[in-house]
Amino acid sequence: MPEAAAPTCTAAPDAPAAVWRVALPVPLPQLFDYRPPEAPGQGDPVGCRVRVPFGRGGEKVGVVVATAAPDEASGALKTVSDRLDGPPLLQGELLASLHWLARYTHAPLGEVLATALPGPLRHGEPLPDTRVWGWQLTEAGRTACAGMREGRPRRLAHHLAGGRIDEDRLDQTVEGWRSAARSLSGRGLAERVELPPVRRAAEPGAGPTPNAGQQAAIDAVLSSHGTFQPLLLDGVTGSGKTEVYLHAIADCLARGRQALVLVPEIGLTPQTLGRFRDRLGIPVHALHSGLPDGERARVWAAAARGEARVVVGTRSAVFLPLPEPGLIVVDEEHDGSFKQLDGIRYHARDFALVRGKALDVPVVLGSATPSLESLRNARSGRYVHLRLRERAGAARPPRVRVVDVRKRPLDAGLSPELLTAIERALADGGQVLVFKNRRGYAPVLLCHDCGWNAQCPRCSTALHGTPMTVHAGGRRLQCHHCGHRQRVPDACPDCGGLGLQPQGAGTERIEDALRARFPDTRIFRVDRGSTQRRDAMETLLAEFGREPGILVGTQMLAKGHDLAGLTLVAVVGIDEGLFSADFRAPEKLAQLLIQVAGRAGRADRPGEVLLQTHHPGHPLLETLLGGGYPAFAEAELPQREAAGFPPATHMAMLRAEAKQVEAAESFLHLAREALAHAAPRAALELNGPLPAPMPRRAGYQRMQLLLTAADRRDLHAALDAALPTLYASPEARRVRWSLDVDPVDLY
DNA sequence: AGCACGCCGACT
DNA sequence: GTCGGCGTGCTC
Repeated sequence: MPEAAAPTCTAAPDAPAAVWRVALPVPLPQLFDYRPPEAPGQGDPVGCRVRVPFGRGGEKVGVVVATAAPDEASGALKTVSDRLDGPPLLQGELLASLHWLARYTHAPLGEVLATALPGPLRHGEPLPDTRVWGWQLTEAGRTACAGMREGRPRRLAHHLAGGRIDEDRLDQTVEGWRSAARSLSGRGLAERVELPPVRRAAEPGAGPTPNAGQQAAIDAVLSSHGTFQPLLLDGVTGSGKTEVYLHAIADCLARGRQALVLVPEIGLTPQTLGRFRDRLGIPVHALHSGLPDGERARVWAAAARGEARVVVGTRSAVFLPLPEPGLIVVDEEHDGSFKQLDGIRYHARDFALVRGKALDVPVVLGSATPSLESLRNARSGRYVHLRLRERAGAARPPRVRVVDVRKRPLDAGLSPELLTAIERALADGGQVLVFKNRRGYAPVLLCHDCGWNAQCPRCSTALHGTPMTVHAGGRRLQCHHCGHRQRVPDACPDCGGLGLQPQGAGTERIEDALRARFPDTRIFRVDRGSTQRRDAMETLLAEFGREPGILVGTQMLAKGHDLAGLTLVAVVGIDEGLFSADFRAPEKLAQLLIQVAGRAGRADRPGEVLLQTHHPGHPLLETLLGGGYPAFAEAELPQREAAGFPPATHMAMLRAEAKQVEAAESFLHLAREALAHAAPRAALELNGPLPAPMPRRAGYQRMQLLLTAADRRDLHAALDAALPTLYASPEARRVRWSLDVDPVDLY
């Protein structure tokens, strides 16, 4: 990974600079020069947000990234309307790392900076107040406490009887406390008080004693404090990686430093946060996409002020300022949700490493199924490779069995053997997870008379179809790509026949079949359709509890969440993944299978995993079953190298879409020319322009050009040289285009 | 990306 | 006679 370099700053030390160079959130590869405002404010403006006139009558908020002498500026300059920050909002390491990110993604700096800031700050609002408030009983409240009427105010009063409690804590412990507090304070029984920020643990909770492997890992992390050191914590499910994080974070706190923990999108559950809070004995700030804008800005400000000592957050938390950095953890580092798929296409794990390097702190990458990228770095010695081989506590690994379903009768894709196993598990008082990575009722609607199948009118062309998925128990068709919905026709639109049949099975259809087969069993379905609401998943899993029952779900269930009652995990429909065109498909499938299998079993009895497949002899399955994920990785890495795929090579994807294919195509042709011209002979392989895997989507024609280079520097040099041509070209105006460095999805 | 200017169709 | 289609040009 290239070095993070300091931003270019040409400020004259004495004379106030005549020009401020501003990065604005516009898709243009340049800075904009302005004259300083009437009131230029105190100190260097670099890193401060400014409000500037832009275009005709418009205003924008940008960030000053350099100052310059007037002769370096171009044309007549407008004047900054307002300086919005006294001390710079972005500075030091964070600003320098964001400069690096702009160069690495070849994105305009202004857009990168805008992506790094929470909405309110991006739009120019002041850094919010981060004072911590709590509630305490008044003298009168303490006296009245005992004799209060039953109800919420009384419950709150009793909580507060032990001393004042911060609002964050009340959110977690006392339901409806806000109205209760209003009621109490109205009667003069309780009052709101400001609390001093907590920098050190009051009373850290005790955890289990680390086993030998965990202790070795903890020691390795602790001994790298104060230096940049990536550590790959490679530990099987249940081996207690979180314990290692907790010890490392506790040590980091004890040294008076901040810790940042990145988790996948679905990994930030209340249980996870609760565990961190209980064990660390200090407020833990959470940052995720579900948080209101104001709250995200508050967490950002708390981190910037050094008040937030531990932050657990998803992808965008990698942009938090860390004035007193001590440790960065990336949990489930292989998870796809660390990569942003639109706008600035950054990878939070990779950027965390860049920041760790610039901050001189260790970066712990944890996973039971590490990405091949990270494994390769561990092998080459760039990362310290820490292995946790044993399951912590008494937990035992699950038994895995492959069920060959060739020529077996299937009911909604479920074989008799599988149904029998489910029946047995339920009879034993166990819980069952049926995993199918496809939501909806059925993936395809087929006419048995003429072969017609339902395709999306907005995404399909004559040459390339996109099947519509059958939903709502077989009554509705839906396109998973553009969201288009329509009713299932009564008769085939082509032949008029009545032979329309749903083909294949999604979670909905499996649920129906299981209900018919096990009418007296509780059956819950968990997928994006059934858990749209924010905490629907929590509620549903809480209701599932520990009683016998069946969960039917997609990969949302592969990790996170407490499912300790599962005794049987049945995996159906993995065969598509065995033969995908995507070079990453085997890795994703292996990770998914290991993660799902890891859900089975609990301390008192080992779980069972059934893999139902038409290809019991497939090398991926045999390797995985024989030697687990390490064996898979061992076999897969050389294949990637031989085929010239990442991590052995480096890729970038240039995508373009337009109403007319020709526009997208001619833009990418131009790009190909420019790139070929810029790169040394044979240093860059160009594939395309080719139709995108989903060539028509929501009325747009999509094309792509894939760039592959053995040496990352060649890739970047070619892009640096070619992009100005692209920005300046009239072709670019006629398409929507984007560049994705290190793309995850090629197909 | 926004936003304006600028020339050609179906509406009061 | 106008409202409005999106082509193209610019943003310090």
